[in-house]
Amino acid sequence: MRLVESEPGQSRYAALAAAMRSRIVAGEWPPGSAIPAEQTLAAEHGVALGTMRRALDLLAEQGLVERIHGRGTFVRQGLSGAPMLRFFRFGAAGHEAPTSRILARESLAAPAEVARALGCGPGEQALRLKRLRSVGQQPVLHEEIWLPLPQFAPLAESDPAGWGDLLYPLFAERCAVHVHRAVDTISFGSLGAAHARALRLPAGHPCARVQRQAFDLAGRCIEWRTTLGDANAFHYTVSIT
Amino acid sequence: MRLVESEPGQSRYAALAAAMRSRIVAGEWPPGSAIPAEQTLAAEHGVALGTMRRALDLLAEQGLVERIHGRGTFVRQGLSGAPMLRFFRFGAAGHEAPTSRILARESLAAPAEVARALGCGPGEQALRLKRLRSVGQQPVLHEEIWLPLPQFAPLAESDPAGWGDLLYPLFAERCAVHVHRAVDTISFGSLGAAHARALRLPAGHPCARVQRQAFDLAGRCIEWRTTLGDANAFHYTVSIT
DNA sequence: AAGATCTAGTCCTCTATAGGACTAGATCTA
DNA sequence: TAGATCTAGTCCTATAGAGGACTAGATCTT
Repeated sequence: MRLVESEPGQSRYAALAAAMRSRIVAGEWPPGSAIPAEQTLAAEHGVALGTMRRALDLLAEQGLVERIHGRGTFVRQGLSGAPMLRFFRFGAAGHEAPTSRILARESLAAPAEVARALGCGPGEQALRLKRLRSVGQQPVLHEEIWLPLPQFAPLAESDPAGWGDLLYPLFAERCAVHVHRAVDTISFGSLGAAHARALRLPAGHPCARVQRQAFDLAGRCIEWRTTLGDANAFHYTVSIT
Repeated sequence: MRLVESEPGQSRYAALAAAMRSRIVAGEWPPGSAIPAEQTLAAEHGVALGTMRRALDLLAEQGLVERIHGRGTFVRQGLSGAPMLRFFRFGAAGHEAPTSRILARESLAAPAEVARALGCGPGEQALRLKRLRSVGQQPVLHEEIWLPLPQFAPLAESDPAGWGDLLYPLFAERCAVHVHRAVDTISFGSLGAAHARALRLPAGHPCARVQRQAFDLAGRCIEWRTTLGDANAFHYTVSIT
């Protein structure tokens, strides 16, 4: 029997949820796998079934687990794509899948801004990727991606030609890093000469900039990315309630 | 006793929630007022307390009601502001409250695009407002606002000087319209001569455009608004999970 | 008059139990 | 072999009841 002590003012189900969260973050059940049945967990913690269900509902609401009727409760896989293209509309090329090409890859000491975003000490080694994403033959997005290095070492060596078009599944396979949450910040500016050339637009052309921090299950920032695209193709909808 | 019949495949609490939703939308309990106690509602519908609680939880999740421990369950007031300025950052003027000035007010036949957005027949009468929002002395946002006319008639007559800086509370007071949900679509362009002059920027200056549809409790669109502001001040963060 | 205490009304937590619904795989049947 | 049926395992729905926690206002005490 595994008793949880709840802090005063905290409900039992909240304490249970916190306990389950630590076990998941600690890796007791890897992403994609099923956790034990409600009945089992309830018995294990010595609480009523309804109380354990409440705790699991809370974790599901927070996106940590996914409940499937008749099958079980599963630790959520990382985000599949968190598609950048949802911010843009490129005319005819409608819903064609974008392709990716790695332009550059280097191991560098992280500049101050990057270190701050990644939450590591300034000057620590990091991997910098430059990447061009195209729809059909047309290059549409330019990305600069920073990854903390001890963790992403496997990507510093393997051949980028074999990486495919999506990064997050690659992170999961090669580096056992699961992207669980991301925060995108949108702003506008104009293209410098180099970026303009890559995107086949005139220098100084207005551009939309999406800066992303991505986090793993434990809440550590594991990616800092800046994406640039034609401002005229930018289009995003947000709902308020 | 007020029995609900649930369609096959629908749970009882979902049917109850739907029933309560219609009663709220029909105006049985106006926004801001309390609905009867859980016990009362459960007895009235002949279900167990837990089942009624589940239904109300669902409505709370959907933002239709708000539950306050020890006080009651309340029909949600409309959105207070849905502040446009959350999309922008105007330097020094930090968190100063913006002021509003109505530049123009006319009753017109709604053009096709506006009629489509408002969900009314094309050519129906609508009220068009032009409005300038300033932070300190600096004009920062230009807005064009369309409102469907039979409903907003009170605003066609009263003196705009007495309207104050926030529209939605005004809608509630004068027209009994409660804004419950809004959808904003962001895009990017450049300023025409007139708009540039109003914002004291050079013509052709890059601008961010936020187009909003606002909806009342019943889901009817009751506002179509286009807001323009300096693209360089645009800044917005979105979280993905 | 000011403060403490009580009280009624409300939503919230937890328990215990019974049965339904869905899934996936094994087994049976034609 | 192909299809229907059974079965074990899982999450979901619904009930009934007891007590806790919070709020607001009335009452009592000093």
